[in-house]
Amino acid sequence: MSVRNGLLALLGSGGHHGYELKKELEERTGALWELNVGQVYTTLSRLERDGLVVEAGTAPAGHGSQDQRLYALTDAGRREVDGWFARPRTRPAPDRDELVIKLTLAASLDDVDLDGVIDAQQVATTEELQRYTRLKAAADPEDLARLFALDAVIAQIDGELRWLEQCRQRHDALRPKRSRPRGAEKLKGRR
Amino acid sequence: MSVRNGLLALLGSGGHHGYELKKELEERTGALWELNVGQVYTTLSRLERDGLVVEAGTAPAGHGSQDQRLYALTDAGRREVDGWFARPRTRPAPDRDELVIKLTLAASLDDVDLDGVIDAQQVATTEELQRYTRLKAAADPEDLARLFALDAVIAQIDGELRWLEQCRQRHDALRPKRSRPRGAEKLKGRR
DNA sequence: CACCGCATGTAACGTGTTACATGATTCA
DNA sequence: TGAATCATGTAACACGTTACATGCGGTG
Repeated sequence: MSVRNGLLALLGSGGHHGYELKKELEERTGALWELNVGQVYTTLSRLERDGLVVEAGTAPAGHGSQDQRLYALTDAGRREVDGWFARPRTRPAPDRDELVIKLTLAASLDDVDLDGVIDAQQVATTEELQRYTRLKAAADPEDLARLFALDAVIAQIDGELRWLEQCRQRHDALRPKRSRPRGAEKLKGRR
Repeated sequence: MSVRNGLLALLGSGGHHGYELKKELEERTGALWELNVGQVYTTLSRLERDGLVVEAGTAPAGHGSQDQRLYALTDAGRREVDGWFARPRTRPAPDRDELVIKLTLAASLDDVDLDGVIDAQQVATTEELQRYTRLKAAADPEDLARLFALDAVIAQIDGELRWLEQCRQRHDALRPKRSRPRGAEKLKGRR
């Protein structure tokens, strides 16, 4: 839904063509991910099919190749965009988050080493945090979109780390006392 | 990928049939979402097609209806499960998060009221936080899966709230000074 | 000449999701 | 009798994603 809504929102401000939409969407959302151009065209045709968008003439390409095919919002499309911005995003169902599924299953299956899974994930997540923190430090302080996006990723990662720690503690707390390894760090780290 | 991997993980511990897998997956991941049974069967057939799972006989149904069709992991399936638990979940590409896209676009489009969007989202997100906090308070303290899952949702929501606040502040900071409403609190809080 | 950027699109496939159809048993 | 539970499955579609094909014009 995200790409779809993003394109609709961009089309809200004047005529655009596919190739441009790709660039705009990437830049205006912080340039953290690359959008496959093909998807723009597929999505545009789906939007057209659904009556949210119409072709509104063509324009000669600036310096090369084919004419640009311009698209514009229909009334229904305009309503859709307005609604999207007006309505808050409600967590549809507590996300079928892959990590949550993985950890909860690891906790409930006998033959899976929950501590190992948590360890591995903490290492990986910590690395990600560092990566994005560096990106944020290097970001143009005027580029609001990029800062928003990086803040979001960092907040998510941060939450993930706190959650992982919480899981470890809950798990420790429920572990039968006789096998609680107090200071037995030597046993950890295999997998 | 989540349902697929979840089913594989469950199949790692002995024979199961479709209907049971649905129940197990829901319960063992905290029962926060409901899985459409149909999806279990579709996914199972896809897993079979991919050689990760085979049918391993049938069993008479406990008290009703058709025989249960039991499924088991193949060697390849076993490898897949092990790999899934061993490999940390790497953030594929900084999520095409709908909310991030919405806010960054709202920030870059002239005819969208960024403050309004943030306001609305903060209200909605705060309500969600309360909802899940209540659920957590009511949860069985023995039900590790449910606690894990609820902690995760709450951590995500928490991060979202902090992020929203950050966005508001960044936006305020960049707003041209003449229109910065200083102490004009009376204007806030509507909607 | 080869490559890159601009520009359009199609084909094919993946997972997720809903709606629907079927049928037997148990229980109120 | 009717409803709920157990049990299996199909059809159809949504969106996202990649890989591929095509073609022009400018640059090194």
